[in-house]
Amino acid sequence: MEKITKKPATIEDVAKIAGVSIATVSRALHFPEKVTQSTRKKITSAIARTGYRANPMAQNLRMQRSKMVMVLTNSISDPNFPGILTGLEKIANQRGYGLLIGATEGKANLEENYMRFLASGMTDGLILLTGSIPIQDVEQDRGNRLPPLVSVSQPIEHTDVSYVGIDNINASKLAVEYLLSLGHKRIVYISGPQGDAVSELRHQGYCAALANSFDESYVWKVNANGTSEGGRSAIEQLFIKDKLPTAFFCYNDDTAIGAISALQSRGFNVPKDFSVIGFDDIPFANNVTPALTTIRQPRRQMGEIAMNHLLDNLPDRSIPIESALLHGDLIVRDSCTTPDHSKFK
Amino acid sequence: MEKITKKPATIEDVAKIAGVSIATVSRALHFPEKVTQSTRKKITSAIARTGYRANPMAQNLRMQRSKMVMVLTNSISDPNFPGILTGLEKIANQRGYGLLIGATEGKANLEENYMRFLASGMTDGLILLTGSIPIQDVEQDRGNRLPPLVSVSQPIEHTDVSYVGIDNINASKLAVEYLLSLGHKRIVYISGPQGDAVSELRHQGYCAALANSFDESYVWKVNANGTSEGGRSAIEQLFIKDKLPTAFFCYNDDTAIGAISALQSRGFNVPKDFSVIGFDDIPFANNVTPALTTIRQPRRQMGEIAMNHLLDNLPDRSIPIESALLHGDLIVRDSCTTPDHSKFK
DNA sequence: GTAAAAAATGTAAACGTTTTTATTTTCAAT
DNA sequence: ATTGAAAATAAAAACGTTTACATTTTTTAC
Repeated sequence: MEKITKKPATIEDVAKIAGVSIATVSRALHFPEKVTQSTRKKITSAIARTGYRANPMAQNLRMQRSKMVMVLTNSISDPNFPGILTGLEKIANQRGYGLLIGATEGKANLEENYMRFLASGMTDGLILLTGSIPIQDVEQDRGNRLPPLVSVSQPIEHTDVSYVGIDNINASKLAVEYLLSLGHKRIVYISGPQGDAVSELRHQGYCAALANSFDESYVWKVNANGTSEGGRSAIEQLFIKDKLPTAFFCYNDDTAIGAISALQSRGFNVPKDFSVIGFDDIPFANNVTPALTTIRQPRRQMGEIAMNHLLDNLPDRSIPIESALLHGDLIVRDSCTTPDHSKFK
Repeated sequence: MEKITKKPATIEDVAKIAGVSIATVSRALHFPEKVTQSTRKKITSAIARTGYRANPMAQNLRMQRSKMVMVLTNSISDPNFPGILTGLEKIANQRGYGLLIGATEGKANLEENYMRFLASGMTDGLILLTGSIPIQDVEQDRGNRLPPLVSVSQPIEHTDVSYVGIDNINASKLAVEYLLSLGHKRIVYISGPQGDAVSELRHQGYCAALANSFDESYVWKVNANGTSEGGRSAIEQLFIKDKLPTAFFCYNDDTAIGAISALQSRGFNVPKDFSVIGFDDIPFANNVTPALTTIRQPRRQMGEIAMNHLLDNLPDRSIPIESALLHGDLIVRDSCTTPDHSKFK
């Protein structure tokens, strides 16, 4: 009631009320042990009286940092994004950092826009979900470079950057071995987009699992693009062939769901007629009919590890290259079962 | 190659090279017309030579702003969140603002954490997706209040805040009228969480549509909680009754998908035996079997409108109260059809 | 009680801008 | 040429901190 729309109190106001210098106030805040108990008391009460809060912009300018981390993704709507972001956010918040999110949508002009942000020192660090380092503006090379960064989920070409993700090869092997253990021999891999590094790894895992199997002749990859539509049309392509598989290992859950939908509209039953296994364990995998058997990515955990790694090393402004390869768990639901060999010979 | 890890150039470096004062450099940048062509040329070339970028922290301190907007949500994993965030992000980026995201997870301590951020002036504005204004720290009331804010998606109790969302009543009416037009008479509303304002509005729309209908005796609401699990158990509750409905209008798509799943596991066919309509048109609605008929929320657009409204009015530090009620479109897919009156009498 | 050492506090310089105010330059009109 | 106004530039203050350095106060040891 006293004064309306009073300006926020500054450290100087506090100092004046407490009868000390601003340096002492600052010290009392940052190194309480360096200040006499009695003055400390005066200061805390002055702070309480004024409702003082340090102005972060002034702190940032003085300390040459921003307490801000940028998270760059291709698309906010990627089904894996919310989970990872949740983990990132939790740690950042805990440690007093803000999260600046950016979506490139694969567009170069947007990417460049974010580059400007980054180069301008508006962010202390960078979490990359795009799988590639943003274009380095050529005439920018003088001095202001990218902040320390950690890549998550999407492995990155550059070898000199820390990476947190899942062990795609072994996780895929796990999936395919599960199908083999159910008795499947003819297993098709429905891929992700051409050239996608993750899809390539998952294909490697698929091949590795099959290499241990009896008959190699059924290693068979059909190309899709990582969407449910892609999964659907992959099935259509396949049904031109005469010798059908009994199971499908899909690049991701979206693809798997599309594949299941296509099989169903052809009158087949999943898993009775065909087994389908996905990858990711997106939130909807459990709500689809049949509930999707898949490999779970620990998205939250990935986010947490990545953010901790980044923040741990921010003070040095250089991230020790250190990759965390988490393992994916097989989540058994209802979309896979033993093949019915009698049906298709 | 000249100097390794040179410090970023400051405005002073530029001024020195151009042979002018820093004030002139600043002016050349912000009001080019106030500066002679010849000096302007010297300055631009000096900027090019040094690779100068204005230091945003210094600007922020001087201009008493942060160019940062906080987005507060209950959960990042809410299926509506990514769409809205995409719209928010697009506009913010266009207009040179950063997005600071925060998730309260309904926890008071987290909320308070974000409050500190907000009160400290670290953000110029606030986008609220939580449906309630964060707790006002009592002893904080002196001066540093919440920044200008706009509420999105979740209507807010306080009447004095701008709101951008869908017209839930009319959109629900649209959904129920569609069911009526197919010939359904017995339509159940499966609600969201108790006390949820949006669920209440959707219920009102449901009642309004039915009020125009012949027979009011079938207005029937069964409580759930907005999750697919809730939808499932709502169906279980219902089947205790003897007089079954022919159609379900669900609080949201999650609920609808749960309901469909429960009906299917009881051996029923959707839509042959029961029609189910959802709300939201979440990304998965189209990938479910049967593809879900639902009401589409223009999430992206909501985000864009909200952010534009906020940013338009940031300079004045006060948002004119102005609500945008968008309308939801009926998306007809495969989960509704004419009722088979012969089956259940 | 005093000198030296240690602890506590104060002073002032940065951090990199924008902007108000003061000064210089330009230019038209006499 | 000289004046006065207008235009362009410069000087300096301010934004709110942290921290190196200088100073004062307290403590310790004799």
